[in-house]
Order: sequence, then structure tokens, then C-alpha cells
Amino acid sequence: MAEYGDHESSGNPLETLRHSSAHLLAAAVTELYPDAKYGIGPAVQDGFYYDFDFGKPISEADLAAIESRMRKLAQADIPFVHETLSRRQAVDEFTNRHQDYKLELIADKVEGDEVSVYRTGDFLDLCRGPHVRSTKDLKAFKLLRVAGAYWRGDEKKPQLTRIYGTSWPTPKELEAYLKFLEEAELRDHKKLGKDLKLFAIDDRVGPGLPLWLPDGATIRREIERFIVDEELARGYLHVRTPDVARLDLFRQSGHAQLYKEYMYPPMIFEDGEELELRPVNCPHHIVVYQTELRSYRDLPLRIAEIGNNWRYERSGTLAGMNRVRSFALNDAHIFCTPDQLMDEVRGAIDLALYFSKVLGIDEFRFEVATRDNVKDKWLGDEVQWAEAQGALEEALESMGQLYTVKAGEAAFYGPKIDFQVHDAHRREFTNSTVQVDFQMPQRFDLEYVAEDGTRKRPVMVHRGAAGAMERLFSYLIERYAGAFPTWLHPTQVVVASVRDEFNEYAQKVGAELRKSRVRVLVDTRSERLDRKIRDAKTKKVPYIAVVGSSEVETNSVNLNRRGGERETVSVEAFLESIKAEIAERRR
RNA sequence: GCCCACGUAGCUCAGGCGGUAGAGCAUCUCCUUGGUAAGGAGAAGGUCCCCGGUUCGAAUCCGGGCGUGGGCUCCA
Repeated sequence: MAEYGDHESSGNPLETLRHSSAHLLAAAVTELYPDAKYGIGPAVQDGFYYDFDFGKPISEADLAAIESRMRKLAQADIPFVHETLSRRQAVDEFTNRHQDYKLELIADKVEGDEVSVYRTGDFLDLCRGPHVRSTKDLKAFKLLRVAGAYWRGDEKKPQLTRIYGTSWPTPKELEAYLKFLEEAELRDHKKLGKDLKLFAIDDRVGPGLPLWLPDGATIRREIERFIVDEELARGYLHVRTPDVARLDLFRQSGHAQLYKEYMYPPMIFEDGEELELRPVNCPHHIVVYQTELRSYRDLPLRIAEIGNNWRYERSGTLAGMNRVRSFALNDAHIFCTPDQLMDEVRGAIDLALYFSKVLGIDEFRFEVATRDNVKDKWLGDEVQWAEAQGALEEALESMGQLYTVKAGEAAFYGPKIDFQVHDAHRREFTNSTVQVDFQMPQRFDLEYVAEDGTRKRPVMVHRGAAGAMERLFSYLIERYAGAFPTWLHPTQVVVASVRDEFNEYAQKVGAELRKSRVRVLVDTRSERLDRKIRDAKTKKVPYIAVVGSSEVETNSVNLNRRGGERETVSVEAFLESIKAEIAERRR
């Protein structure tokens, strides 16, 4: 979390500009709301924010006035002045201003007797800088929205009002950014999901419980077939296990204790039976592992399933298909020896990279989430952790992949690699993950018979190579703006007859394509061709095959491709080419 | 869960300072047979999110819910 000490701009000019914009915002706010207390105000991706305690909350309607005050201050050409105060002076200054949050930061974060502050006219802020020279350097900013944010990121602390804004060196860049936001709006999976009838979320079913409509379900089926076939080819064993289990299973795994807040309450029956909707698949897969005595010859054993998980996410965190309460994870649990760990991690990363390549996930980055030394929230001994962490990092390095390390972000049972992608609005989220686990093997007393006949404990790797189907789908909708590659598109071809008299031929062409499992819609409505083309284009169908008198004569179709080019080809040639495109999963 | 905003026909939205609502698209019917992004006409369609309160009267005002969106916290 950004706090004094790490929210300062690094010297990157754009960050400096945005950080100065945050100060300008706070200066305007303190003029308009003299009782407002200010918290922190860093530069963030694409802009900045500042947190305030207004006493009583403000709303977005108030932003216009604040922004125009900012403009006024910007035009006034007020310099950003750096000063170093003694601790005593600083405390006096902020006490006079009733700035309790700043006083708290001075007490907690400032070491020594020197306190760095910046003055902008009457406004004084605890800050290391650097800043732009004058408010006049801030030429292109806009306030975007207000939000609640807990003081110092802590739910138990008071909630402040955060004002978000964006700031750019020139008005032209600001305009381009606002345009980008507008375009992101058009790609939004929630909007396109509705427009293209891919999925629906209905109050009567419940929040976070999406319904996959026929076209969405078609895309999901294609993705699942692709995933399962590829995993089978790579030595995974696909299983099917139930969405529920006795609560005791999750007591043994530790989820009932450590993961309780995300779990649905158990179903308790008259005879005392307690069944629990599973929040994760691992316990079921462990039971699969234990259906027989395993030998070292069986390892690595890779048990996979596109398994449904149920997590009672807090209502405020739900978001379209990206964050739901019931989702299908492309999950697998690899049981292996410590010696095999590296290769298995590499294999999992390689698979995730392959899925990404085929699905079109071009922009991503890796994060290695490790334990930190401060907290005692980690289970297991440090040597194991160090080994596992080393294996993860070495795997990435040996594959030439760059990564960042996030200390303290590991799962309680082991370190992990997260595969970070971002949506149309550049909001980042985890799609796939590779996690090393020493806890479950211990809790379930997993073992295998080693070469020397002794019983040994396997290591477990949890991995979701393509993530959850729901989240992946939300990503793909935005990635392609609904214009899915042919192999994924629910309607691969629309056959459009020019007039009713060609309907029969259109049906014949459609039937021909369908024989090869091409998904075809034959548009025989009594509408003009224009209309049929428009409707198909609106649905972003990759091929529109127009048929009229000349096509009937030559047994051909006139193809209107999504890219734009048009061409008359024989039905046979079209069929061959689209079959190849689908088989190769071309983008 | 918390903060802010929003919730009117299947969809996108008007309207309404209190007198029970309107458009376009979609749907249905009829007419139209038109070669590459919306042919025409008509019909049908709404407990204005839900529950309370104020009022002669509430979609409109007030209160409480529920849901959605953007954030916070959390996370696949």
C-alpha cells in the first residue's frame, strides 16, 4: 500500500507531474473545504488520487467545482517550494492545520529530526518530492470519480473519500486518454456479453452467478475442448469429481478453518450429515491420488479437472464475469518428488504460455509471490519454502521469462507464480497461477513408495494454466471486442441469400458446411441483403457467404470477410479453407 | 462488507418541481424480393427494482432493503 516513503514520485517526469497534480487537488480541496483533512495522494497508473476526510461525504457532482478551483490555482502560477522542517516545526505546522493524518504519518513514518515538506501557496504537504516547478506546469488534468478508501488500506480504520484524476503533459494526451477510456467502455465484457447474448446475470439466480447463454456456452465448450485435449496430450489425467464433499474433508484440508469466510455455509441434514460446496478442488484430487498406493514410478501424477468452485465473495467485489461466486477452474494438481518439482513447474509455465499464445493473451507479466520474514502467517518450514521459491524463480529464469517478486503475497501453504493480465481498462488481474504446496501432502499424509521401498511424501503443485473459465471469458471478450477468432466464434458463417428464391441454395450451402461441423446460420429472412449483412456484422461474424443467381450457377459463395475483403470462391474451396483455419485455431 | 453513483418496456434511453408514462431498436402480423452495414405499415409490450411511510393521490418526496457500476479490502 502506498504510504509516506513509497508514494513519492521517483523522478519519472510523468509521475512527478501526476504527483504534483495530486497536490494541486489537495490545495483546491482545502480552499473549498477548510475543514477537510488530507491523507495521502500518490501518482498511479494513468493519473493520481488524493484521500480526504471531508467530515461529511461529497459526491461526483462536487468534482466540477474542485476541478475549476484547480484550474484557477494552476493559472496563478504558484511555485512548489521544498522545505526541510524540524520534527517540532512540522508537528506545529500540521497541528495548526488540524491535519491529524499527517501528524500520524510523521509519528509513524518519519525517522530522524528532518521532515521534508512542500508548500504550494497556503497548502502544505508532507512530501519528499520531487515536484514540477509551478502549478502552471499542470496543463491537462481532469477529475474522474470519487471512491471510498480505507485509511492506510486498513478496513478497521476510517474510510476516507478518494478523488481520482488523470493528468498529462499536454491537452492532446489528455484527450487521447479520455478517448481510450471511451473505447474501453465499448470493449467492456459486461456490455458486450449482453449485446452479443453471451451470458446473463439475473437477480433471481443471484449475484455473481452468471448464466452462460447458448453463444457463450459454445465459446466455452470450444475453449474447454482445446484445454482438455492439450492437457491430455501433455500427460495430465482428467477426472470428474463432485462440487460438494463432506465438511470433514475441508476440515482436514484446513479450508474450513482458514478459508471459512469465503465458503458457503454447510448443508446440514437431519441425520447430522454436513455437506459443503467446495471452494477449491484440491481435496477431491488428493482423494483421487489416494485411491491406490502410489509408486515413485507413478510420479509425477498430474490430476486435472475443469472443476466448479464456490466462493462466497463479498458483494462489493463482484464484477461481471471477472469476479463471480461460482466458477470453473482449469485446475490440476501435480504430485511429484522434490527432484521433479522444477521440471513440473516449468511444464506448467510452458502450458500457460502455450494457452496464452493460442488464445491471444499477448500482454502479461509474471509475479513470484513469496513469504516475508515479518509475519508468522506461513505454514511449513523455511527450508522447504526457500527451495520451492528457488524452484519457481529458476524455472522462470531458465525459460527466459522476466518476473517481479512480491514478498508477503504467497498463499499460506507455499509460494506461487501469478500470471498477470489486464482488461480493456488496464486493470490488472491474475489469470493463471502455479503454486507449490507442502501443507496438503502433510495434512492428508500423502505418500508414495520410493525406489528403496520406503514411504516418502510427495510435493504438490497447484496450477490453473488457463485460469477460471469465467475470468478467461471476460478477458477474451475484451481482448477481441467480441470479434472472436473463427474457431471460437459462436457463428462462424452466416449464409445470406440475396432474395427468397435463393433460400434453397443457401440452405444447401449451410448443410454442406454443417456436415464438417462448421457453425452456420442461414439467414433466409425476407429482408434485404443490406439488412442481413448488417446484422451479421453487428454480431462480428467472421464470414458472411452471400448467395444469389451467379453463385447458384457456379456452386460458389461470395464471401464478405470480417477483415473487409470480398471474394467469390467455390463452396468446396471455402469449406477447405475454413476447416483449416478452425483446425489450426488461427487468430 | 464499506464509500460514491445509478436502477423507467427484451435492449439503449427520454420524461416526470406528486394527478398511475414515451421514443428508437428488438418481438409479432401484413406489405415489400431489394447484390454487400438498418425497406414500409400496423400491433403487442411497463406493480417506472422491492417493501414500508407521508399524502385525497407516489414512478416522482422520505426511510429501509435488493441489484448494478466505479473504488477500498480481498482474490481465479
